[in-house]
Amino acid sequence: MSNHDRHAGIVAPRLPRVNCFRRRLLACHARAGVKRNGRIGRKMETIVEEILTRAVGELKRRGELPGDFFPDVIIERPKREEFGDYGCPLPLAMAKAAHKSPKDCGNAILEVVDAPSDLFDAITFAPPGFLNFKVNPRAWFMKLQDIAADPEGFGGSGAGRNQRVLIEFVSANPTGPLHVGHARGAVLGDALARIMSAAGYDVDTEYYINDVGNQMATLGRSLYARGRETLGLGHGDFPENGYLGDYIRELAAEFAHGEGRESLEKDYEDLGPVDDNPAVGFASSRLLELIKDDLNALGVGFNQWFSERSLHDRGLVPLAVQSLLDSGRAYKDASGAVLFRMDDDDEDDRVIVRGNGISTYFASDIAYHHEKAGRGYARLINIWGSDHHGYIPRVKAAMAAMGHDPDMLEVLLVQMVTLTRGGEVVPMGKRSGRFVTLREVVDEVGPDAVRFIFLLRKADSQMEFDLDLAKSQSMENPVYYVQYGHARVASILRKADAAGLMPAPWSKDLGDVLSLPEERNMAKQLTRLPGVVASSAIKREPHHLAFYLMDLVKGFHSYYTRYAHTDKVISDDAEKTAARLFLVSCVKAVLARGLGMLGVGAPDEMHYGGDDEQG
RNA sequence: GGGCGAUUAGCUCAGCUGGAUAGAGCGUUGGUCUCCGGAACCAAAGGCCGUGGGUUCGAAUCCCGCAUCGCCCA
Repeated sequence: MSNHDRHAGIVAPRLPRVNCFRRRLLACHARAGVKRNGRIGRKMETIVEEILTRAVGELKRRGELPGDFFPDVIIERPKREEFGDYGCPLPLAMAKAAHKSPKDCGNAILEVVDAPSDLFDAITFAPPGFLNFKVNPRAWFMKLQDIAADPEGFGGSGAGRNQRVLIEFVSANPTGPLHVGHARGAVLGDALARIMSAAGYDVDTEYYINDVGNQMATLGRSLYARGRETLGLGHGDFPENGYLGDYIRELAAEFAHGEGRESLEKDYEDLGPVDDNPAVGFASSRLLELIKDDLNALGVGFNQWFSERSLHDRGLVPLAVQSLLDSGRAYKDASGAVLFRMDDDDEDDRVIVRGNGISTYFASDIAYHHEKAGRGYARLINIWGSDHHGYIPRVKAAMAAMGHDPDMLEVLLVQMVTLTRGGEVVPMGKRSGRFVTLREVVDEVGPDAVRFIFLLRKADSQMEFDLDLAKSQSMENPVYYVQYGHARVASILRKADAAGLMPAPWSKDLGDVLSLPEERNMAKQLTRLPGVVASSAIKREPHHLAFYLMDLVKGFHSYYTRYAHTDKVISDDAEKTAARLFLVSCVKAVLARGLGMLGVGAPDEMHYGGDDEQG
């Protein structure tokens, strides 16, 4: 399976026919300068902002406000429903400048404010100093036209302005299987790629393979030693820091009974240099395959795999070192080692080439980041485990030294996952060989659940992952709640279809037919998707999307149950039935879109059963 | 010793470019099924937002100290 497939549903429709609405929307954003504030895609907010900005201008013209007063017009969604749909603490912000109480400020704005009455039902002042906007419910239904026009592309936006971005993640050394910690980074990177693609970034994903150096040598020796044990050729060859896991034994057995037999009968020293050593080559390529399989099981793919060795083969590492020496950013010390000069007093200079002439991983990283920057990306996003955070200043300094803007490199840190089983912490350690693999977790819990659990949390926060809880109480797993909503709508649509009923096409009068508060609320929620996606992309925080989906589906479940006896979607009222079928099909489309951006499946049917049916 | 991050309901976590009565899920308690899929819904209980100061009209949010935990570096 090609690694390009993953983006197929996202990248392909990246340039859909731009409809009139979107063009206006973009123009609107450009005018309001919302790119700066990260509010792209939220048209209503923009309108409110403009209305208030105009009102401030009018007050200045009348001399009620000083001309040099430029407040931040912050539009927020009030926590309490009765306050309306949008709120702004502008009166609080301008009270001082106007030498008036917030209440008088609010009233002054209300006097001059000019808002289209087809969009807003009411604008009111509320203490201590808020202006609240109540949107005409019909306006939400108007906006559902976007979903109807492009159900599979809805949620996208131009927020990313086609900026080329490279997201590099996982990049685990091919010295063993991936563990749960890698899973978190993998899920984050993959979801971020999907979300940013939808939000109008031009995204590539890349896995950097550390296939050079000491770790490779140790890996080869470990395999060699285990292989000889398998063949009864000898013991005691196992390297001091060798890889202890059972996977090495399994690989070694395979090697010993296959292509490796002859090699194992030789002395290790006769197998050749690390770069050309059959034991190293076998182990690393098999482990890389294993890693790809595991990622695949989690639904994670990359469209680029970048080998560290290829940097060396192309001579890019010595080239980078020389360039740093030439520019004076690196120097040779007495032992002949080359050190990278850190300007920061708190940071020691770092060795990039040892006295024996062998370059360090840092040298490779310098060359690698230089190479990446040279590929024309506007942003390089790296996802690292938080234990590497101390590495950030070094790499940024190296970027700057190589002539790049260090700010083009964004490092997202993923906190460690503490794995527990029945409340007990599972000890982890790669070298010790005792760790729970990514594969194990995926097999136990399922890829959708693993992904959603990770994506419900901000990446940079420590989290606990209880395996027993995740699998044995999978009924309580939030992912099923969202998926169930999708399946539920699918079921309604199936039933309707069997009865020959079709969803209504979009029309501007839907808001007149659908007047239940839950229906209006759903329509409102549905229109939020593009804004949520854009803001998740800009903040690089997919969890906002996961929370949004939980919110949306909750509204649907609530609606469904509340009216199960009185106002069902499918009823004798043909007009309402058609309109409601349209509305729930929009719910389905948005759920599918949102889940798709998280890399989580949106099934039309749920598979009942599992662990919970026993007994 | 230096640095980074964290500390919010019983548990797991949102909220943090300062704003209205601090939210969700799970768990707990009590309700709702002749239902388009009950993996659902409704309601209730549950908080000194670690702690002490500061900034101001206003602080979970910003600043400083302290405590505890995790990680990195020496």
